[in-house]
Amino acid sequence: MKKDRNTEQDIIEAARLVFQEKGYKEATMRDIAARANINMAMVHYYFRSKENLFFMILDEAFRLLVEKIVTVLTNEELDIFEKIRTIVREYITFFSEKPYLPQFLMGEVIRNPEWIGKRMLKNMSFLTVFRTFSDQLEKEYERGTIRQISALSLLLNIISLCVFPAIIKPMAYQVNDCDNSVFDLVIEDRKTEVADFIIKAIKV
Amino acid sequence: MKKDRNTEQDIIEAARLVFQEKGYKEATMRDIAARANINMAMVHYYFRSKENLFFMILDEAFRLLVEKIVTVLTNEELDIFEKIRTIVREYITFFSEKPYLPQFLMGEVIRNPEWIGKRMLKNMSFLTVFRTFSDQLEKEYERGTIRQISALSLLLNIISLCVFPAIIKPMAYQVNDCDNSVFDLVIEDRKTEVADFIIKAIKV
DNA sequence: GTCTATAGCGGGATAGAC
DNA sequence: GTCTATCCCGCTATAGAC
Repeated sequence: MKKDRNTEQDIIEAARLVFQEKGYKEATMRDIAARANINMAMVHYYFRSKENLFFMILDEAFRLLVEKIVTVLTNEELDIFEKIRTIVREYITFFSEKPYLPQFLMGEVIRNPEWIGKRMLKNMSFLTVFRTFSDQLEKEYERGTIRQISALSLLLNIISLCVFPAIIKPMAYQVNDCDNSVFDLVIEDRKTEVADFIIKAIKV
Repeated sequence: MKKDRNTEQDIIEAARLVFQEKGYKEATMRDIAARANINMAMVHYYFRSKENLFFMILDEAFRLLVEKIVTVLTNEELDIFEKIRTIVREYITFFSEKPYLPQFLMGEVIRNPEWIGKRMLKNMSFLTVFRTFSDQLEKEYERGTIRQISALSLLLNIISLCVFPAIIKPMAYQVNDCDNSVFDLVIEDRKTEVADFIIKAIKV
């Protein structure tokens, strides 16, 4: 019975909650310590600074998000349309299950766009993944199944349609302050509807 | 030669710059005062608190943003397709001209979604505007020109496709850290391309 | 209206006992 | 490893002279 709990893990979980809820600047070490049922000095003992702890949480969240789309985009067994359907379904489901995540990542990264370059795109080879997608799109165009569209623009469209509604969900709740179920139902439908929307837009 | 400059206006302009660049929490009254070539006490003399000054800037930005779409959506001379083209063109152009604005608004409002309800949707009658759009969509469907789609979902799509790319623009710059012109060109094309994309997706 | 000076607080970080 | 106590800084806000 040496340990019925792991302090380090407790801190990480508390930090995740606090940072995701309040963002870097609004979160405090006192707050994190309290939520881990521990004192502030311990947090500094395990992680030297607030920044260290924060980037641990941020990197984790970012990796979780990017891995999903990279896995799908590099899967050679899927054609363009299956890729679109899979990405849309998985992301919208993902954001419904982890509603804090898109707000958290966006909120932080909006004010520090350099983080994307400086910390998070290291060994992620995004350009290779993009090239694969771009080539596949080109082939599909030559086969005459889709109309011409820039790969970057299409990717922007896909991501926009999945991510943006998830980000503004808490604000949408404020508009009809009673009937949130309407918005939730729309989001549920979008898991397949958005893919149909995109595919209809790019097919010849 | 009583006054060759208006202190109050100087403060507002400085506040706009500082708040839009750093966000509420990271911005400081010292910073704002310095940028207005004035001392901190004066800022408190004209606007009682940091919060007051901030909401002046935030409300202004929000109004600027919402007025645009409301004007178009309630214009009875435009059919659905013209409305979509107009909104897309105007917003993407608008964000190109004021690149700070979408990041600023999103960044603040992500962490305080209640502001939308508590402060910014007052006397904006968003529900009426939405109803108008929804009715028009219904009529178009009955005429057989478009396929069936929820008005909320379509509006989400339009806004997502305009706003999200503008928000992530600074991050996109980080990905190819040299060649920003590629992204800018894509955005330029999107002023018409996004509307085509949407219209193709909803037409029967 | 405009300034300087400072009150008062809340934050991150650390020293040092146990 | 864990705690309490404290340092020190930067922030908002205000008091009070001019």
